[in-house]
Amino acid sequence: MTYIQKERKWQEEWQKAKLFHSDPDSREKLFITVAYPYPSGAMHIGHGRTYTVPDVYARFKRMQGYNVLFPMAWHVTGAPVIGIAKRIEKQDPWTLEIYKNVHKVPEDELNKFTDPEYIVKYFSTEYREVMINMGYSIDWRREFKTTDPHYQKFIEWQFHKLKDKGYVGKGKHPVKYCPEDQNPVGDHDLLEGEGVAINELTLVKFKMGDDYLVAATFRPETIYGITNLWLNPDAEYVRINIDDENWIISKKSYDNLIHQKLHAKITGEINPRELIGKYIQNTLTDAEHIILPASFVDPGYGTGVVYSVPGHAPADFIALKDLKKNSELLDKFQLTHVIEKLEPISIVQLKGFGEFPAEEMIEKLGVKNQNDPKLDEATNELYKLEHAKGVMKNIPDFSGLKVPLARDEIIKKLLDSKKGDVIYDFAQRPVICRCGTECVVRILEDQWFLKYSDETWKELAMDCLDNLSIVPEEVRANFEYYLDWLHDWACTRRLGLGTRLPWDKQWIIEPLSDSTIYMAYYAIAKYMKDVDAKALDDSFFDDVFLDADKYSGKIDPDLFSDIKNEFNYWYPLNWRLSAKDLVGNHLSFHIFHHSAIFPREKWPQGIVVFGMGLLEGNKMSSSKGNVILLQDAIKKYGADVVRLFLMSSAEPWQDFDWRENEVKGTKKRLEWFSEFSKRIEELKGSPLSLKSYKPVSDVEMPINSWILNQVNQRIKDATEALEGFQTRKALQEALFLFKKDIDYYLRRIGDEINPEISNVLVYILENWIRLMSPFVPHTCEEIWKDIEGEGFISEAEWPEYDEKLMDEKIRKAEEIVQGLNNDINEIKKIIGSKPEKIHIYVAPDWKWHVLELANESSKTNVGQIIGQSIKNNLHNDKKELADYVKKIARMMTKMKYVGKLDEYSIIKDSQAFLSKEAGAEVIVYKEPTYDPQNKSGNATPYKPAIFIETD
RNA sequence: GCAGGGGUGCCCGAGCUGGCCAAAGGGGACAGGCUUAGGACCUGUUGGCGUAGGCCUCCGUGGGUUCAAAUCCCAUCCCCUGCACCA
Repeated sequence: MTYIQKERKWQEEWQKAKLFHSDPDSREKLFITVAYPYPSGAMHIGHGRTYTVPDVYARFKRMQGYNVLFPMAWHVTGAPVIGIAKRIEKQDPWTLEIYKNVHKVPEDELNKFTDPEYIVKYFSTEYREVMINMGYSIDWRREFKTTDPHYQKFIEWQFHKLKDKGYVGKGKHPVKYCPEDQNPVGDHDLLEGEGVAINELTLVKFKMGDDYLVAATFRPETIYGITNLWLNPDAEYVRINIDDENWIISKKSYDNLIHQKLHAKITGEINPRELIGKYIQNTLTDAEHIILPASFVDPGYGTGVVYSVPGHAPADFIALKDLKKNSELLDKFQLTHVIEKLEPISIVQLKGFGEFPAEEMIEKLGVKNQNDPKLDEATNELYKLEHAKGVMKNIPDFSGLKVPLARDEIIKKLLDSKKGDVIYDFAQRPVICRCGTECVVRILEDQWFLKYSDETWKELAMDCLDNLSIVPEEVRANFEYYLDWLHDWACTRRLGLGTRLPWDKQWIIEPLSDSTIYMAYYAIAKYMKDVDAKALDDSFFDDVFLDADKYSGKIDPDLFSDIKNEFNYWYPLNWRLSAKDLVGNHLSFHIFHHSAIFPREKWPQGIVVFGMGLLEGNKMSSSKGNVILLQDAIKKYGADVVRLFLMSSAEPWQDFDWRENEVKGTKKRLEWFSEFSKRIEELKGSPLSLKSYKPVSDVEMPINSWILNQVNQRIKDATEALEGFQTRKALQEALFLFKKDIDYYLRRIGDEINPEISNVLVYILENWIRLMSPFVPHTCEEIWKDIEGEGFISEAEWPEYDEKLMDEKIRKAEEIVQGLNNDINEIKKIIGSKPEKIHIYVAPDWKWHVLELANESSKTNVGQIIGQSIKNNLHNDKKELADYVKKIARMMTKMKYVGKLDEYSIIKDSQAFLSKEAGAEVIVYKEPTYDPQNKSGNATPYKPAIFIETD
């Protein structure tokens, strides 16, 4: 059988035995969930890590005796698959390429992908298959998808609850929008302009006859410093009608504005050249300002109309300067006389600058003219400075106010008096949709919000966070930051799969908002196939989840009470696992919604955050084709190798890097492990069976004591690591270091085999399989069966370390042997000739006594130790004593004193080993009866002296 | 910009409640053993020097605290991630 077939066999065995069906019983429960996947593509090794971590933890806890629930479902809510289906229908080459070659969808299946429902069905089926092939211990009876009618009832209930508590509100909201698709777009829908922010601009209306010339600005407070208006004489302008007013703006800006002012209509064209030289009236000051030409005005940004504040805006200053020099243009528009009178007006006091900061900024950066690229830098710099430190001056109501404050006041004044308005625009252009269309900012009216800004709600969420375990603890600060920062979240969409907002059916609840407390739904999901969705009214959920508002529907009372008990058994959720980029939304929402809906004792108890996946050092990304599909990895290496690699190469919250070479190394390591039992059989010369094995308590041989010490230490450390989700550390202990110990042990016992050793070997194997079982369950089942273990290893007990088998002295004793071995090696290398005999001298008793003395005194005081040694008559040769004390004074800080050891016996016992390693006869002396080069004096406790005799 | 995390030997990475740290483990490279050979496996080496187990240098950079610093403090440079309506 190939390894794949073996793995399949065990997966089937587990299923047959219903090993992972978890139902309430008398054991302590453990409920762990991981973010359910959005099945819009194939599962790659990055997903593999995400789902393997909870599986390993679930298996570990199961072996510890917990009743563990690890469920799975499909998050099919949302718009992306709709976009995908459309693009497939349009035969978009990029999309087809990705789905054919990255997600490896067969041609005949791909044809059906014009139906979004089919896409999620296809991939969720595939996901389930891959998850089973990975050996995940999921209770599949609880599987559901978020568009199931039962789940939708649950979501409706949830939103009713939130609305009742006043946490749902209504308002307007600007979004990135694709006019072609007629739908809001997220960053992942963009070809260009990812991460571009939406800025709010203030519109200021300047009266000119029956029309308004409408300028857009980030800095409405500078309205008092206006000297003129700018139009681009080479751009097209139009007159539009909007709410009984006539506005003049650029034609290009109208295309954007129409998405925010839905009733605006073009009523005529305007030639900007005809406006130049005319006057408008300042909205707030009633002053008259002339309209002037400027090439820097971008007709596509804002409204294409700009008011000029040369005192505080570098662009305006330099444009005015340019114009004054441009006699040709001035003649053309007959402006020569008026322009001479235009001088900047100072209205913001800025520390470190004089009257006109704009002028200084231009000089500082050496901006040459209005088309100089450095102009942007000057503008941004001054904008930031004046915003942060500027104070208004020389103007009526606002002098002395800080700039941001004045800005808010002036915006309010403009809006209240209808002399201004608000418009949104992108911070950068262009923003282009995947369909190729340039996006705009659109205002969504009647948008529903979840009011995360609500103070009471925030406090509840913070409270919930305070009582939450977070792995790793460092991201707690992140959570605090996000919970505080989150404001109102638009929770409904026009488009996409999902649940309709129960009280306003034109809206669909947005995917991040319908996936916040669904973990509770797992508890009841397994009953839903016997229940008509229509029977699930709000009273049902109120009764099941909140023990309130008694259920009045048609479900059989016994069944109902089972459902309710089941929920109360599993909840609260012990662990929630999710990727780290979801800290700011999904995981925070998870906290918010639980704290809003459930009583305190049902609040979540722990969160684990994942890192990202790299592929040979590069970021993994399906859309860039830089992924390895999980099913391909399984085919190539087997599920256990994939699991083992994913769990051992990085801790869950760190980024892991899939490197083919290291994966191969992992494979070899696993093979070594799975063949270990055969090696033991060979050593023993008889088949292994756990049935004939006697538990180890006392052993005679020191090396056996040592390996028992090591095994128990590894068990202890691996267990502690797993408790904290440190899969990498756990595997360092349970696999790599464990193997190192075994390698050494086997070398150390040489060819010797006796009943004690063979029993110890079985002990090692038995514990090792148990430790490795959560990580490589298939391999372990296979070995477990071979050695006649009872039942499944997946159900076997997790090993517990035995304090009695652990002893520092045992370890130290072996360290002496290892140290000798290393030192002999090193000396051999230095002297460069073959040793004949190796003489080893142990430290005399008096050295132990002095060391003990030194160890007892808190600080290493050389003089004091010598004095005490003399006083206690420890040694007669004072010079030797003093030298020795100086030596150990240095040593003391570098070693741990564990008490006196019988070095002679220790070395005697390892004599054969040392001799074999060194390739020379080894002689141990209690007393230096033969010591031609006086090496014995070098002996210190834990470090016997060596004399190598050559020739 | 704001917030969070990080810079360790050829590479990845542990260590970072100060002292068994020239620094775990893996990968790679080199040497030896085994083998007909290769592979696999095992052992050793992989900062420098050294004919005796030692010494010197070293954990982004500069300074400081301390008997003692990769580990603590200050400054500085660089890198990564998130900042929303999207799963």
